[in-house]
Amino acid sequence: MAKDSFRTHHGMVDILPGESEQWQAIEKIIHDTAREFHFREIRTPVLEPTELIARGIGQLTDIVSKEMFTFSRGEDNYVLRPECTAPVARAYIQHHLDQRGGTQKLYYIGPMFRAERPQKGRQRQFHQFGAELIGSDAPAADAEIIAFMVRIYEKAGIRNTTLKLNSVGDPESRRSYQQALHDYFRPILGQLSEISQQRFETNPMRILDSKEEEDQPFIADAPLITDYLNEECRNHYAGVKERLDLLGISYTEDPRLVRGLDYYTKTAFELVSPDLGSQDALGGGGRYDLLIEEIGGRPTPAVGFASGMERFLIACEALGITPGSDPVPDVYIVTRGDEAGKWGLRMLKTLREAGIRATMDFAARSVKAQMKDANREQARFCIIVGEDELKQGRFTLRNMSESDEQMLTPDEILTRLQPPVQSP
RNA sequence: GAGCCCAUAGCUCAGUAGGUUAGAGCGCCAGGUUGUGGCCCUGGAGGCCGUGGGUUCAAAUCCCAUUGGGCUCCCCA
Repeated sequence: MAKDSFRTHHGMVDILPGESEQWQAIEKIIHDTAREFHFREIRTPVLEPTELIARGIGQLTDIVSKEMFTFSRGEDNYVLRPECTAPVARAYIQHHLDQRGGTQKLYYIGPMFRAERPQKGRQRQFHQFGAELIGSDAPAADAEIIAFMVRIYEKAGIRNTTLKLNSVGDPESRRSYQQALHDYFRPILGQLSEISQQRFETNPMRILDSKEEEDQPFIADAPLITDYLNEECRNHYAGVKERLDLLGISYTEDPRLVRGLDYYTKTAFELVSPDLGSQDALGGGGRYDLLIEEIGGRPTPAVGFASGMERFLIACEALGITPGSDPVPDVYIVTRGDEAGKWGLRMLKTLREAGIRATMDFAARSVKAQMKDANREQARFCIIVGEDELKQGRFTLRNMSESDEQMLTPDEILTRLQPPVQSP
Protein backbone atom coordinates (compact mmCIF):
# COMPACT_ATOMS: atom_id res chain seq x y z
CA MET A 1 0.00 0.00 0.00
CA ALA A 2 1.29 3.40 -0.90
CA LYS A 3 2.68 5.45 1.93
CA ASP A 4 0.35 8.38 1.52
CA SER A 5 -2.86 6.42 1.21
CA PHE A 6 -5.60 6.19 3.78
CA ARG A 7 -7.49 3.37 5.34
CA THR A 8 -10.53 3.05 7.53
CA HIS A 9 -10.28 3.63 11.23
CA HIS A 10 -9.92 0.65 13.54
CA GLY A 11 -13.13 -1.33 13.63
CA MET A 12 -14.73 0.41 10.66
CA VAL A 13 -15.27 -1.60 7.50
CA ASP A 14 -16.25 -0.93 3.91
CA ILE A 15 -19.08 -2.97 2.46
CA LEU A 16 -18.12 -3.70 -1.13
CA PRO A 17 -20.06 -4.86 -4.19
CA GLY A 18 -20.67 -8.55 -3.70
CA GLU A 19 -21.42 -7.90 -0.05
CA SER A 20 -23.69 -4.90 -0.46
CA GLU A 21 -26.16 -7.06 -2.39
CA GLN A 22 -26.35 -9.36 0.61
CA TRP A 23 -27.02 -6.40 2.84
CA GLN A 24 -29.76 -5.20 0.53
CA ALA A 25 -31.30 -8.67 0.54
CA ILE A 26 -31.57 -8.93 4.32
CA GLU A 27 -32.70 -5.33 4.53
CA LYS A 28 -35.47 -6.26 2.14
CA ILE A 29 -36.49 -9.17 4.35
CA ILE A 30 -36.63 -6.79 7.30
CA HIS A 31 -38.68 -4.18 5.44
CA ASP A 32 -41.03 -6.79 4.00
CA THR A 33 -41.56 -8.45 7.35
CA ALA A 34 -42.16 -5.07 8.95
CA ARG A 35 -44.95 -4.49 6.45
CA GLU A 36 -46.52 -7.84 7.28
CA PHE A 37 -46.41 -6.98 10.97
CA HIS A 38 -47.32 -3.36 10.33
CA PHE A 39 -44.28 -1.90 12.02
CA ARG A 40 -43.46 1.52 10.55
CA GLU A 41 -39.96 2.72 9.93
CA ILE A 42 -38.39 5.50 11.92
CA ARG A 43 -35.07 7.12 11.00
CA THR A 44 -33.35 9.10 13.68
CA PRO A 45 -30.06 11.03 13.49
CA VAL A 46 -26.78 9.26 13.98
CA LEU A 47 -25.76 11.99 16.42
CA GLU A 48 -27.74 12.36 19.61
CA PRO A 49 -27.34 14.48 22.73
CA THR A 50 -24.81 12.75 24.95
CA GLU A 51 -26.99 13.25 27.98
CA LEU A 52 -29.89 11.35 26.39
CA ILE A 53 -27.75 8.26 25.93
CA ALA A 54 -26.09 8.55 29.32
CA ARG A 55 -29.38 8.85 31.13
CA GLY A 56 -31.26 6.39 28.96
CA ILE A 57 -28.77 3.57 29.00
CA GLY A 58 -27.32 4.21 32.42
CA GLN A 59 -24.11 5.81 33.64
CA LEU A 60 -22.73 2.57 35.03
CA THR A 61 -23.04 0.54 31.85
CA ASP A 62 -19.93 -0.21 29.85
CA ILE A 63 -21.43 1.52 26.85
CA VAL A 64 -21.75 4.84 28.60
CA SER A 65 -18.73 4.65 30.85
CA LYS A 66 -16.15 3.75 28.22
CA GLU A 67 -17.49 3.02 24.74
CA MET A 68 -19.00 6.23 23.46
CA PHE A 69 -17.69 8.34 20.61
CA THR A 70 -18.40 11.85 21.77
CA PHE A 71 -17.45 15.38 20.85
CA SER A 72 -18.53 18.87 21.68
CA ARG A 73 -19.24 21.83 19.52
CA GLY A 74 -20.04 25.07 21.25
CA GLU A 75 -22.52 24.34 24.01
CA ASP A 76 -23.67 21.08 22.53
CA ASN A 77 -22.49 17.59 23.40
CA TYR A 78 -22.82 15.03 20.66
CA VAL A 79 -22.56 11.27 20.78
CA LEU A 80 -22.57 8.79 17.93
CA ARG A 81 -25.52 6.66 18.97
CA PRO A 82 -24.44 3.33 20.48
CA GLU A 83 -27.94 1.89 20.19
CA CYS A 84 -31.31 3.09 19.02
CA THR A 85 -33.87 2.46 21.73
CA ALA A 86 -33.17 5.67 23.61
CA PRO A 87 -33.20 7.73 20.38
CA VAL A 88 -36.51 6.21 19.31
CA ALA A 89 -37.95 6.89 22.74
CA ARG A 90 -36.65 10.45 22.45
CA ALA A 91 -38.37 10.88 19.10
CA TYR A 92 -41.57 9.42 20.55
CA ILE A 93 -41.55 12.08 23.24
CA GLN A 94 -40.32 14.93 21.05
CA HIS A 95 -42.98 14.44 18.39
CA HIS A 96 -45.79 13.54 20.79
CA LEU A 97 -46.35 10.25 19.05
CA ASP A 98 -48.54 9.19 21.98
CA GLN A 99 -51.07 11.72 20.64
CA ARG A 100 -51.46 9.67 17.50
CA GLY A 101 -53.45 7.23 19.55
CA GLY A 102 -53.03 3.54 20.14
CA THR A 103 -49.60 2.06 20.43
CA GLN A 104 -46.67 2.95 18.22
CA LYS A 105 -45.00 0.10 16.38
CA LEU A 106 -41.70 1.38 15.07
CA TYR A 107 -38.70 -0.26 13.50
CA TYR A 108 -35.30 0.96 12.35
CA ILE A 109 -32.17 -0.10 10.52
CA GLY A 110 -28.92 1.77 10.78
CA PRO A 111 -25.35 2.16 11.94
CA MET A 112 -24.45 2.26 15.63
CA PHE A 113 -21.10 3.08 17.20
CA ARG A 114 -19.23 1.69 20.16
CA ALA A 115 -15.54 2.19 20.85
CA GLU A 116 -14.77 -1.41 21.69
CA ARG A 117 -11.92 -3.62 20.60
CA PRO A 118 -13.11 -5.26 17.37
CA GLN A 119 -13.42 -9.02 17.01
CA LYS A 120 -15.58 -11.47 15.17
CA GLY A 121 -19.13 -10.16 15.07
CA ARG A 122 -18.15 -6.90 16.65
CA GLN A 123 -17.11 -3.69 14.94
CA ARG A 124 -16.88 -0.11 16.12
CA GLN A 125 -19.34 0.94 13.50
CA PHE A 126 -21.87 -1.84 13.27
CA HIS A 127 -25.43 -2.05 12.11
CA GLN A 128 -28.56 -2.92 13.94
CA PHE A 129 -32.16 -3.39 13.06
CA GLY A 130 -34.71 -3.38 15.76
CA ALA A 131 -38.25 -2.56 16.74
CA GLU A 132 -40.05 -0.83 19.56
CA LEU A 133 -43.65 -1.25 20.56
CA ILE A 134 -44.47 1.73 22.70
CA GLY A 135 -47.53 2.33 24.84
CA SER A 136 -48.56 -1.11 25.99
CA ASP A 137 -47.75 -3.13 29.06
CA ALA A 138 -49.70 -6.14 27.84
CA PRO A 139 -47.91 -9.48 27.40
CA ALA A 140 -49.24 -9.53 23.84
CA ALA A 141 -46.93 -6.63 23.05
CA ASP A 142 -43.88 -8.61 24.20
CA ALA A 143 -45.04 -11.55 22.11
CA GLU A 144 -45.52 -9.34 19.04
CA ILE A 145 -41.99 -7.97 19.32
CA ILE A 146 -40.50 -11.42 19.75
CA ALA A 147 -42.57 -12.82 16.90
CA PHE A 148 -41.37 -10.05 14.61
CA MET A 149 -37.73 -10.68 15.42
CA VAL A 150 -38.00 -14.45 15.13
CA ARG A 151 -39.90 -14.24 11.86
CA ILE A 152 -37.17 -12.24 10.17
CA TYR A 153 -34.54 -14.90 10.80
CA GLU A 154 -36.97 -17.63 9.92
CA LYS A 155 -37.57 -16.03 6.53
CA ALA A 156 -33.86 -15.77 5.92
CA GLY A 157 -33.55 -19.49 6.51
CA ILE A 158 -31.70 -19.27 9.81
CA ARG A 159 -33.30 -22.13 11.65
CA ASN A 160 -30.75 -23.23 14.23
CA THR A 161 -31.36 -20.48 16.73
CA THR A 162 -32.41 -20.58 20.35
CA LEU A 163 -34.66 -18.03 21.96
CA LYS A 164 -33.68 -17.49 25.57
CA LEU A 165 -36.31 -15.98 27.78
CA ASN A 166 -36.44 -14.56 31.26
CA SER A 167 -38.06 -11.92 33.38
CA VAL A 168 -35.86 -9.46 35.22
CA GLY A 169 -38.77 -8.10 37.22
CA ASP A 170 -39.86 -4.60 38.08
CA PRO A 171 -38.11 -2.33 40.62
CA GLU A 172 -39.98 -3.86 43.51
CA SER A 173 -39.16 -7.45 42.54
CA ARG A 174 -35.64 -6.40 41.73
CA ARG A 175 -35.15 -4.92 45.19
CA SER A 176 -36.12 -8.06 47.00
CA TYR A 177 -34.07 -10.13 44.61
CA GLN A 178 -31.01 -7.95 45.01
CA GLN A 179 -31.42 -8.26 48.75
CA ALA A 180 -31.46 -12.02 48.35
CA LEU A 181 -28.36 -11.88 46.17
CA HIS A 182 -26.57 -9.72 48.68
CA ASP A 183 -27.48 -12.09 51.47
CA TYR A 184 -26.25 -15.01 49.40
CA PHE A 185 -23.00 -13.58 48.09
CA ARG A 186 -21.85 -11.55 51.09
CA PRO A 187 -20.50 -14.47 53.12
CA ILE A 188 -18.54 -15.81 50.13
CA LEU A 189 -17.55 -12.47 48.64
CA GLY A 190 -13.85 -13.09 49.15
CA GLN A 191 -13.96 -16.19 46.99
CA LEU A 192 -15.49 -14.45 44.00
CA SER A 193 -13.52 -13.01 41.10
CA GLU A 194 -12.46 -9.41 41.29
CA ILE A 195 -14.94 -8.30 38.66
CA SER A 196 -17.77 -10.02 40.47
CA GLN A 197 -16.80 -8.34 43.71
CA GLN A 198 -17.13 -4.99 41.99
CA ARG A 199 -20.50 -5.95 40.60
CA PHE A 200 -21.61 -6.96 44.05
CA GLU A 201 -21.65 -3.25 44.77
CA THR A 202 -22.80 -1.84 41.45
CA ASN A 203 -25.18 -4.41 40.02
CA PRO A 204 -25.22 -7.79 41.71
CA MET A 205 -27.42 -9.29 39.00
CA ARG A 206 -24.51 -9.06 36.63
CA ILE A 207 -22.56 -11.54 38.74
CA LEU A 208 -24.82 -14.19 37.24
CA ASP A 209 -23.44 -13.24 33.84
CA SER A 210 -19.88 -13.92 34.89
CA LYS A 211 -17.81 -16.29 32.82
CA GLU A 212 -15.05 -16.48 35.42
CA GLU A 213 -14.27 -20.09 36.26
CA GLU A 214 -14.04 -19.45 39.99
CA ASP A 215 -17.52 -17.91 40.12
CA GLN A 216 -19.38 -20.75 38.46
CA PRO A 217 -20.03 -23.00 41.47
CA PHE A 218 -21.42 -20.06 43.42
CA ILE A 219 -23.55 -18.87 40.55
CA ALA A 220 -25.02 -22.30 40.12
CA ASP A 221 -26.50 -22.18 43.62
CA ALA A 222 -27.43 -18.51 43.64
CA PRO A 223 -31.06 -17.50 44.11
CA LEU A 224 -33.04 -16.99 40.92
CA ILE A 225 -34.96 -13.89 39.97
CA THR A 226 -37.96 -15.96 39.03
CA ASP A 227 -38.40 -16.88 42.66
CA TYR A 228 -38.60 -13.24 43.68
CA LEU A 229 -40.98 -11.83 41.11
CA ASN A 230 -44.02 -10.16 42.56
CA GLU A 231 -47.45 -11.17 41.43
CA GLU A 232 -47.71 -8.64 38.63
CA CYS A 233 -44.38 -9.65 37.11
CA ARG A 234 -45.15 -13.32 37.52
CA ASN A 235 -48.46 -12.91 35.75
CA HIS A 236 -46.90 -10.88 33.00
CA TYR A 237 -44.17 -13.44 32.44
CA ALA A 238 -46.73 -16.23 32.35
CA GLY A 239 -48.79 -14.22 29.89
CA VAL A 240 -45.84 -13.77 27.55
CA LYS A 241 -45.00 -17.48 27.63
CA GLU A 242 -48.61 -18.40 27.02
CA ARG A 243 -48.70 -16.23 23.93
CA LEU A 244 -45.42 -17.51 22.59
CA ASP A 245 -46.79 -21.03 22.97
CA LEU A 246 -49.89 -19.92 21.15
CA LEU A 247 -47.77 -18.65 18.27
CA GLY A 248 -45.68 -21.80 18.16
CA ILE A 249 -42.52 -19.90 19.05
CA SER A 250 -40.26 -22.15 21.04
CA TYR A 251 -38.06 -20.74 23.76
CA THR A 252 -35.74 -21.81 26.51
CA GLU A 253 -36.20 -20.25 29.88
CA ASP A 254 -32.92 -18.99 31.24
CA PRO A 255 -33.36 -17.61 34.74
CA ARG A 256 -29.82 -16.25 34.63
CA LEU A 257 -30.33 -14.21 31.48
CA VAL A 258 -29.60 -10.59 32.33
CA ARG A 259 -29.53 -7.75 29.89
CA GLY A 260 -26.75 -5.22 29.83
CA LEU A 261 -28.68 -2.02 29.70
CA ASP A 262 -30.18 -0.47 32.80
CA TYR A 263 -33.58 0.28 31.39
CA TYR A 264 -34.90 -3.26 31.08
CA THR A 265 -37.80 -4.45 33.20
CA LYS A 266 -39.80 -7.67 33.21
CA THR A 267 -39.31 -9.52 29.94
CA ALA A 268 -35.75 -10.11 28.73
CA PHE A 269 -34.87 -12.26 25.75
CA GLU A 270 -32.01 -13.11 23.51
CA LEU A 271 -31.80 -14.99 20.23
CA VAL A 272 -28.56 -16.95 20.10
CA SER A 273 -26.87 -18.87 17.32
CA PRO A 274 -24.17 -21.53 17.59
CA ASP A 275 -22.43 -20.12 14.52
CA LEU A 276 -21.35 -16.74 15.78
CA GLY A 277 -18.30 -17.65 17.79
CA SER A 278 -17.75 -15.88 21.04
CA GLN A 279 -20.37 -13.21 20.48
CA ASP A 280 -23.28 -15.60 20.16
CA ALA A 281 -26.27 -13.26 20.30
CA LEU A 282 -27.98 -12.46 17.04
CA GLY A 283 -30.20 -10.08 18.88
CA GLY A 284 -31.83 -9.35 22.14
CA GLY A 285 -34.28 -7.12 23.84
CA GLY A 286 -36.92 -6.81 26.42
CA ARG A 287 -39.35 -4.57 28.16
CA TYR A 288 -38.33 -1.11 29.32
CA ASP A 289 -41.25 0.40 31.17
CA LEU A 290 -39.10 2.99 32.94
CA LEU A 291 -37.06 4.46 30.12
CA ILE A 292 -39.46 6.97 28.66
CA GLU A 293 -40.15 8.55 32.01
CA GLU A 294 -36.44 8.53 32.76
CA ILE A 295 -35.70 10.69 29.72
CA GLY A 296 -38.46 13.17 30.30
CA GLY A 297 -41.65 11.64 28.96
CA ARG A 298 -44.77 10.56 30.74
CA PRO A 299 -44.64 7.08 32.23
CA THR A 300 -45.05 4.84 29.20
CA PRO A 301 -44.55 1.08 28.97
CA ALA A 302 -42.67 -0.26 25.99
CA VAL A 303 -40.90 -3.33 24.68
CA GLY A 304 -38.36 -3.78 21.92
CA PHE A 305 -35.45 -5.67 20.45
CA ALA A 306 -32.22 -4.93 18.64
CA SER A 307 -30.31 -7.24 16.33
CA GLY A 308 -26.92 -7.10 14.70
CA MET A 309 -26.78 -7.05 10.91
CA GLU A 310 -23.17 -8.25 10.78
CA ARG A 311 -24.05 -11.22 12.97
CA PHE A 312 -27.05 -11.92 10.80
CA LEU A 313 -24.70 -12.22 7.83
CA ILE A 314 -22.22 -14.37 9.74
CA ALA A 315 -25.06 -16.75 10.58
CA CYS A 316 -26.11 -16.81 6.92
CA GLU A 317 -22.62 -17.62 5.79
CA ALA A 318 -22.23 -20.41 8.34
CA LEU A 319 -25.37 -22.03 6.99
CA GLY A 320 -24.30 -21.61 3.39
CA ILE A 321 -27.01 -19.06 2.74
CA THR A 322 -26.09 -16.26 0.37
CA PRO A 323 -28.83 -13.65 0.49
CA GLY A 324 -29.44 -11.78 -2.73
CA SER A 325 -27.52 -12.23 -5.91
CA ASP A 326 -25.06 -10.28 -7.95
CA PRO A 327 -26.82 -8.05 -10.45
CA VAL A 328 -26.24 -8.68 -14.13
CA PRO A 329 -27.10 -6.43 -17.07
CA ASP A 330 -29.58 -7.56 -19.71
CA VAL A 331 -27.69 -5.75 -22.40
CA TYR A 332 -24.14 -4.52 -22.87
CA ILE A 333 -23.64 -2.15 -25.79
CA VAL A 334 -20.34 -2.62 -27.59
CA THR A 335 -19.36 0.30 -29.78
CA ARG A 336 -16.64 1.10 -32.27
CA GLY A 337 -15.94 4.73 -33.05
CA ASP A 338 -17.18 8.02 -31.76
CA GLU A 339 -20.52 8.08 -33.60
CA ALA A 340 -21.32 4.57 -32.44
CA GLY A 341 -20.51 5.64 -28.89
CA LYS A 342 -23.03 8.44 -29.08
CA TRP A 343 -25.63 6.12 -30.57
CA GLY A 344 -24.95 3.73 -27.71
CA LEU A 345 -25.56 6.41 -25.14
CA ARG A 346 -28.95 7.21 -26.65
CA MET A 347 -29.80 3.52 -26.92
CA LEU A 348 -28.97 3.03 -23.25
CA LYS A 349 -31.53 5.63 -22.38
CA THR A 350 -34.17 3.99 -24.56
CA LEU A 351 -33.49 0.54 -23.14
CA ARG A 352 -33.56 1.74 -19.58
CA GLU A 353 -36.82 3.57 -20.08
CA ALA A 354 -38.22 0.25 -21.25
CA GLY A 355 -37.09 -1.32 -17.98
CA ILE A 356 -34.17 -3.16 -19.50
CA ARG A 357 -30.97 -3.14 -17.49
CA ALA A 358 -28.27 -1.87 -19.77
CA THR A 359 -24.71 -0.65 -19.67
CA MET A 360 -21.74 -0.12 -21.95
CA ASP A 361 -18.04 0.59 -21.94
CA PHE A 362 -17.09 4.07 -20.79
CA ALA A 363 -13.38 3.89 -21.45
CA ALA A 364 -13.26 3.80 -25.27
CA ARG A 365 -11.61 0.42 -25.35
CA SER A 366 -11.25 -2.12 -28.11
CA VAL A 367 -14.21 -4.20 -29.21
CA LYS A 368 -12.49 -7.24 -27.85
CA ALA A 369 -11.98 -5.63 -24.47
CA GLN A 370 -15.61 -4.57 -24.42
CA MET A 371 -16.78 -8.09 -25.22
CA LYS A 372 -14.57 -9.39 -22.48
CA ASP A 373 -16.07 -6.92 -20.06
CA ALA A 374 -19.59 -7.86 -21.16
CA ASN A 375 -18.72 -11.48 -20.48
CA ARG A 376 -17.27 -10.64 -17.08
CA GLU A 377 -20.44 -8.78 -16.15
CA GLN A 378 -22.46 -11.76 -17.40
CA ALA A 379 -24.55 -9.68 -19.79
CA ARG A 380 -27.27 -11.72 -21.49
CA PHE A 381 -27.01 -9.79 -24.74
CA CYS A 382 -24.60 -7.51 -26.51
CA ILE A 383 -25.55 -4.91 -29.06
CA ILE A 384 -22.60 -4.38 -31.36
CA VAL A 385 -22.43 -1.05 -33.16
CA GLY A 386 -19.97 0.13 -35.78
CA GLU A 387 -20.03 2.12 -39.00
CA ASP A 388 -21.86 -0.63 -40.93
CA GLU A 389 -24.69 -0.80 -38.44
CA LEU A 390 -25.05 2.97 -38.32
CA LYS A 391 -25.22 3.10 -42.10
CA GLN A 392 -27.79 0.29 -42.34
CA GLY A 393 -29.86 1.29 -39.36
CA ARG A 394 -29.71 -2.34 -38.25
CA PHE A 395 -27.63 -3.46 -35.33
CA THR A 396 -26.02 -6.67 -34.24
CA LEU A 397 -27.78 -8.30 -31.32
CA ARG A 398 -25.64 -11.08 -29.90
CA ASN A 399 -27.03 -13.63 -27.49
CA MET A 400 -24.04 -14.26 -25.26
CA SER A 401 -24.94 -17.73 -24.07
CA GLU A 402 -26.05 -19.02 -27.48
CA SER A 403 -23.40 -17.08 -29.39
CA ASP A 404 -25.83 -16.32 -32.22
CA GLU A 405 -26.31 -12.93 -33.81
CA GLN A 406 -29.09 -11.15 -35.62
CA MET A 407 -29.19 -7.83 -37.45
CA LEU A 408 -32.15 -5.90 -36.10
CA THR A 409 -33.56 -2.40 -36.01
CA PRO A 410 -33.70 -0.67 -32.63
CA ASP A 411 -37.45 -1.30 -32.46
CA GLU A 412 -36.93 -4.98 -33.18
CA ILE A 413 -34.27 -5.13 -30.49
CA LEU A 414 -36.63 -3.60 -27.97
CA THR A 415 -39.37 -6.07 -28.89
CA ARG A 416 -36.93 -8.92 -28.72
CA LEU A 417 -35.81 -7.93 -25.22
CA GLN A 418 -39.28 -7.32 -23.85
CA PRO A 419 -40.56 -8.35 -21.51
CA PRO A 420 -37.27 -7.83 -19.75
CA VAL A 421 -35.39 -11.05 -19.38
CA GLN A 422 -35.92 -12.68 -16.04
CA SER A 423 -33.10 -12.41 -13.57
CA PRO A 424 -32.61 -14.27 -10.32
C1' G B 1 -7.99 -2.03 29.59
C1' A B 2 -5.41 -7.43 29.29
C1' G B 3 -3.74 -11.91 26.50
C1' C B 4 -2.49 -14.94 22.07
C1' C B 5 -1.50 -15.25 16.76
C1' C B 6 -0.28 -13.05 12.08
C1' A B 7 2.18 -9.47 8.26
C1' U B 8 5.90 -11.63 0.93
C1' A B 9 2.22 -9.00 -5.97
C1' G B 10 -4.99 -6.92 -6.41
C1' C B 11 -6.35 -12.13 -3.93
C1' U B 12 -4.67 -17.03 -1.84
C1' C B 13 -0.05 -18.43 -0.56
C1' A B 14 5.34 -20.77 -1.54
C1' G B 15 10.17 -19.11 -0.29
C1' U B 16 15.04 -20.69 7.08
C1' A B 17 21.57 -24.66 8.37
C1' G B 18 21.00 -15.92 6.04
C1' G B 19 24.01 -16.06 -0.10
C1' U B 20 23.67 -13.79 -6.94
C1' U B 21 18.24 -9.86 -10.77
C1' A B 22 12.07 -12.68 -4.85
C1' G B 23 8.25 -17.05 -6.98
C1' A B 24 3.38 -19.83 -8.16
C1' G B 25 -1.84 -20.08 -8.98
C1' C B 26 -5.84 -16.93 -9.70
C1' G B 27 -7.00 -11.95 -11.17
C1' C B 28 -5.62 -7.63 -14.32
C1' C B 29 -3.70 -5.64 -19.28
C1' A B 30 -2.23 -6.81 -24.33
C1' G B 31 -1.33 -9.94 -28.65
C1' G B 32 -2.72 -14.53 -31.31
C1' U B 33 -8.56 -12.96 -34.48
C1' U B 34 -6.80 -4.75 -38.53
C1' G B 35 -15.27 -5.34 -35.26
C1' U B 36 -16.63 -10.10 -31.23
C1' G B 37 -16.46 -12.74 -24.92
C1' G B 38 -16.13 -17.48 -22.41
C1' C B 39 -11.54 -22.39 -23.61
C1' C B 40 -6.41 -22.37 -25.24
C1' C B 41 -1.41 -20.24 -26.34
C1' U B 42 2.18 -16.11 -25.82
C1' G B 43 3.76 -11.76 -23.62
C1' G B 44 3.31 -7.72 -20.01
C1' A B 45 2.28 -4.69 -15.80
C1' G B 46 2.29 -5.14 -10.66
C1' G B 47 6.54 -6.19 -4.56
C1' C B 48 12.10 -1.09 -1.53
C1' C B 49 9.12 -9.09 1.42
C1' G B 50 4.16 -3.68 6.89
C1' U B 51 7.72 0.32 8.98
C1' G B 52 12.29 1.68 11.73
C1' G B 53 16.66 0.10 13.90
C1' G B 54 20.34 -3.82 15.13
C1' U B 55 23.59 -8.41 14.21
C1' U B 56 26.41 -9.89 9.69
C1' C B 57 30.89 -9.52 4.26
C1' A B 58 25.60 -10.54 3.15
C1' A B 59 18.73 -10.25 6.00
C1' A B 60 12.10 -11.69 3.19
C1' U B 61 14.90 -15.20 6.41
C1' C B 62 18.08 -13.85 13.02
C1' C B 63 17.19 -9.90 17.26
C1' C B 64 14.61 -5.44 19.18
C1' A B 65 11.03 -1.78 18.63
C1' U B 66 6.83 0.08 16.17
C1' U B 67 2.41 0.08 13.11
C1' G B 68 -1.54 -2.58 11.04
C1' G B 69 -4.72 -6.90 11.04
C1' G B 70 -7.15 -11.29 13.22
C1' C B 71 -8.89 -13.90 17.50
C1' U B 72 -9.90 -14.13 22.84
C1' C B 73 -11.14 -11.90 27.82
C1' C B 74 -14.23 -7.89 29.54
C1' C B 75 -19.00 -6.37 27.53
C1' C B 76 -22.49 -6.32 24.02
C1' A B 77 -25.88 -6.61 18.62
